[in-house]
Amino acid sequence: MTEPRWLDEGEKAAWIAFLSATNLVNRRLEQQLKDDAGLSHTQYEVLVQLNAAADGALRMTELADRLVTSKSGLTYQITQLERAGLVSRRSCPSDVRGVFAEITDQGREALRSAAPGHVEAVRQALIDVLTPEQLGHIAAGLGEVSRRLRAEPRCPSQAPQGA
Amino acid sequence: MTEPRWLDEGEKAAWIAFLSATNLVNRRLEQQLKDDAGLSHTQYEVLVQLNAAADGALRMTELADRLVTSKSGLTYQITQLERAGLVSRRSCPSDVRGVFAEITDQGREALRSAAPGHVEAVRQALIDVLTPEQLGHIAAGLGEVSRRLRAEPRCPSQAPQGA
DNA sequence: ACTCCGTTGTTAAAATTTGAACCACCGGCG
DNA sequence: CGCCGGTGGTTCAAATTTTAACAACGGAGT
Repeated sequence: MTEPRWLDEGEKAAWIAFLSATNLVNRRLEQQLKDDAGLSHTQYEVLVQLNAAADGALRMTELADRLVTSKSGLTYQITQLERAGLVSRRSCPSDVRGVFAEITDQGREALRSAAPGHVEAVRQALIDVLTPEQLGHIAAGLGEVSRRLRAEPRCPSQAPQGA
Repeated sequence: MTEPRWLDEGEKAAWIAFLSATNLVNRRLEQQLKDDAGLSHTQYEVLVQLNAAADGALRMTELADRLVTSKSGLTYQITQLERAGLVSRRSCPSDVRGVFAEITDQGREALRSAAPGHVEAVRQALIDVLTPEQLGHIAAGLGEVSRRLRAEPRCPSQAPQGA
């Protein structure tokens, strides 16, 4: 066990900025959505995904993957949204176990109504703070980060042994 | 009420990458710390902050601000850490209401023992995925985002009227 | 058709977070 | 001194997330 590779100054700065910014942005958006639309950020994202989906519906597992949330967590949130009339459950014809979450007209309406305020908040918190170049760098960098983490569920060291 | 300024393709890509990456990274680190050190990410950060502080101690409110967490949330976590013997509470001499959270020797030891695995995970999830240039761009961009959000608790539109 | 393993979604219980309500106290002012 | 608005932490209940079972099912191999 050799000495770990600690972060140098630049790396530490990036890490701290990342931690701090993500927490602050999340907190801000959560607040804005709750105050202005009565939705949690998770719930909002559910509506976004369903609204964009082909039939306004997605399988539970697929949806959970997209939202980066646990299946049980999704079950809970879908139940809440269903109770609010924004989403409904439908069983899958080809697989008895399967369940589709489907956005309702009321759900689409809620989304339409919440979207402008949300987008504005996203701009204020993140987008409009950065230059287009910075935005591009972040999209590229964090896009790569996402891609890798999605590909590799958990591996101690998958790096190909050099040479 | 004019038509909201929706996100263009590039902005949307950046936003999605941001959302996705932050969720995935957080999830990964949470898991790693829990598995390898029995700490939540929040608890780990508490130890980091206290360890770095002058006397190994910080006021509750100061700590809550640094961690971007609520005061009641911190009260809970400090209680947990205290129960585990990693932190202790000490009252403030100059202000009867005040409470210091102070890291114990055992806490420092726990941190020392958890740090290498954590740093390695941070590298795998974020740092080593990016080039030094990308890291620099992210540090600059997200640093600015943090700075602004910390400065402006909540303002509909604080932008100075042009001219 | 039957067995076995992996999947799908839900459930239950525990852990954590949130938000409001609270108490006690600080500090400035009359 | 005594009052007042604001601060620092905690407490409580409600909401949400996590984790580990669970029950039922799909699908491939035999």
